[in-house]
Amino acid sequence: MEAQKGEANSLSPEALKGERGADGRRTGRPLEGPERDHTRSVSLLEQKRNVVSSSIDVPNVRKSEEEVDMEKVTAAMVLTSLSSSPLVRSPPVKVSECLNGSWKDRGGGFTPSSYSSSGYWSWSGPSDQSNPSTPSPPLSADSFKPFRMPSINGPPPDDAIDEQDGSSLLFDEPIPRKRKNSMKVMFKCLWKNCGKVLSSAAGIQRHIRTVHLGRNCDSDCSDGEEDFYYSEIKLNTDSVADGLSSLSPVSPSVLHAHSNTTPLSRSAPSALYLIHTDHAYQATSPVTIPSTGSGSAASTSFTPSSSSNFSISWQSPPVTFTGTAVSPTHSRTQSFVEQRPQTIAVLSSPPRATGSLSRKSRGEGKKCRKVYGMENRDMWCTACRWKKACQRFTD
DNA sequence: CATGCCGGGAA
DNA sequence: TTCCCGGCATG
Repeated sequence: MEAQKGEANSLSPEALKGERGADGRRTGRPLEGPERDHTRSVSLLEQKRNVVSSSIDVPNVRKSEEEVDMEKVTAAMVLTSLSSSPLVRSPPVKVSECLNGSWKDRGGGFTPSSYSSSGYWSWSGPSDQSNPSTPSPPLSADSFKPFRMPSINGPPPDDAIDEQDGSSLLFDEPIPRKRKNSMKVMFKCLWKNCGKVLSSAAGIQRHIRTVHLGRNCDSDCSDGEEDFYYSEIKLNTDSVADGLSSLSPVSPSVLHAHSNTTPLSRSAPSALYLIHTDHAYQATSPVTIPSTGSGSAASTSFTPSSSSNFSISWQSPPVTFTGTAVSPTHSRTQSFVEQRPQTIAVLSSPPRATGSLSRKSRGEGKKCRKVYGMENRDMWCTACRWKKACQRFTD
């Protein structure tokens, strides 16, 4: 018995490998690498979206309602502001009024057609930021500047913002007026059975405060808690090339797009939903992301509030969100610090967009290979022998 | 480069 | 199913 094993060793693993390798078993592979991942994750995403959204309570009715709602709004926007600023956040009706915000065009530092060679986006929490309400946008201040207010001390009340969103654009606008993409931010109430969509943060906050939180006081008695109960939704009806770049208008979370963005499929008006969420109950919000697990992918479900740091994939380049969020709208939001919001990007209409799921990071422990070495390959667990996840030394 | 292992093909 | 490996991510 033992001897046998020893003998077996005489034909080295290499030899084995060589033999097998030589038979050229492999014929052309249909899909490789990122591509197959795309399709996979897309379907996954969609599945999850469906599942989650249906569990949101009043299944279909509500959902479709919202969708319709959303589409109406979008449509209105598109009509109203053919070339309006992507940052327009006032109600559709008013949109036309704020057309004169200049929007740096895709020249600004974007490479619409070549997506991110380094598509990593991240921001980090207030490490040395003294001001709690500053979202710390280290971002490409030049490439893409949604309506991130420059202010460092207390941004104006949302109402104000709402009224003068054009003003926030008067940064420094060297470029007279260019084509702006049609990006719209809406705010959706995530309260169960609600799902109200409003066009301003203030509005949605007020809504939540009064309707759901039962508070009567004015907007100034906000403690920022409402922030948790709505999601910010970005609709991009344009070619989306700029999609991700303008994350976080007035929401608790801050996102940064780093110059390059990924051109999404050109076909079909794509809608980009950007949703930031937090709080447990939001698990019901129609947002899911493929989380770390990959192989057994389907099993992974998004667990809110469990992590403040995750990465999701967007087309090929992985998009990494990290960090802490601070509420730009409220200077005092301690409650925030503890519960980090999670910002999630969900792609909806473009049929195929998203990237590979993030791969499980390599296990730390020793594995058969390390323990037994190549020479004793036959002592490996089968999984290791098959180049699967080790079953003997699991992490 | 070595390692871990996913995704998928072949038997 | 079982066995195997290309290829990629990660360290």
